[in-house]
Amino acid sequence: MKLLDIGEVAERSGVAASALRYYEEVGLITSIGRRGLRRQFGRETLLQLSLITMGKAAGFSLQEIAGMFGKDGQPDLPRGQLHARADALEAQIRELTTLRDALRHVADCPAPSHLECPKFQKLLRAGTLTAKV
Amino acid sequence: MKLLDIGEVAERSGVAASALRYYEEVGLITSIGRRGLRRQFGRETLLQLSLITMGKAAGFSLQEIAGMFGKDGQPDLPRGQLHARADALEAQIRELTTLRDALRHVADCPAPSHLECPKFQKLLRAGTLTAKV
DNA sequence: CTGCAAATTAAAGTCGGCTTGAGGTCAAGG
DNA sequence: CCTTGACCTCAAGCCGACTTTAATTTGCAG
Repeated sequence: MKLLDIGEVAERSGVAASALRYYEEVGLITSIGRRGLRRQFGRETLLQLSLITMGKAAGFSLQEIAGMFGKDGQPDLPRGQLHARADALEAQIRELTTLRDALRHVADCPAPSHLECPKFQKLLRAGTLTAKV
Repeated sequence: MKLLDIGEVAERSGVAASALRYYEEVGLITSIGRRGLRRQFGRETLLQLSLITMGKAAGFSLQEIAGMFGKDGQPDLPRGQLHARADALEAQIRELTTLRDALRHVADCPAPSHLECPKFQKLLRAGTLTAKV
């Protein structure tokens, strides 16, 4: 298996080298060895980084991500919790969908204040509205 | 229109009073007046807060959110940019969907390392994979 | 009128997640 | 052999988004 050094990982993953060192420090990824001083990573690291990047985008902390996918690809969490997270994610996806529609609405609707536009309100109510409005 | 004071807004929106003051400070929301010292908010603030909360969940900064919905419900951004954001959001929704499926996979698949499981890899590739793996 | 809960301010503190800087080390090409 | 550029470490710094603290001020119930 060909090893990659940090610069290559950085370039291919889009994650800064300093961030990669930080991830290793906090136990999110592992380097396989060194060539001189230089860290060497396996290709699976790229896959892990995709997961990490997505996890971050979903608002999970690095710790939470570590729990979900472990540094070797094994979750540290029980099934139930993982499913719970997946469900939470699904709820969030619905919210983002609402937000996307809201955004399209404000882009297109010529009404002066969207907050008063019935269509807009209906849209928001259709999503999982966070507050008791 | 009945006004709400900050405690009520906090309770109904789930946003801490200190955060509400902060939002006002950075121009994300506006209080309509004061009763003595106390800020009074209109009901539309609750709607705005839903939007803000969703925006945050989507990973937008407060500044970006301000640009998308303005404090009075008018966007500060041109249509094009709003649509661009909506599209970005859609891409993100797809990523989160992938993540959700990945999470369900690790919860259920008994394989020792998911990173090597073909199903898992296929899953990741199906989503908009961030890195060139 | 009194007392108290709920609000106010400004300034400082916190936390996660990096980034930056200074000073050092190495391996490969010329 | 020497240089160069990519990496190294450790410590400190930074940013966004709040929270906390401390010292007031106020509205309202009794």
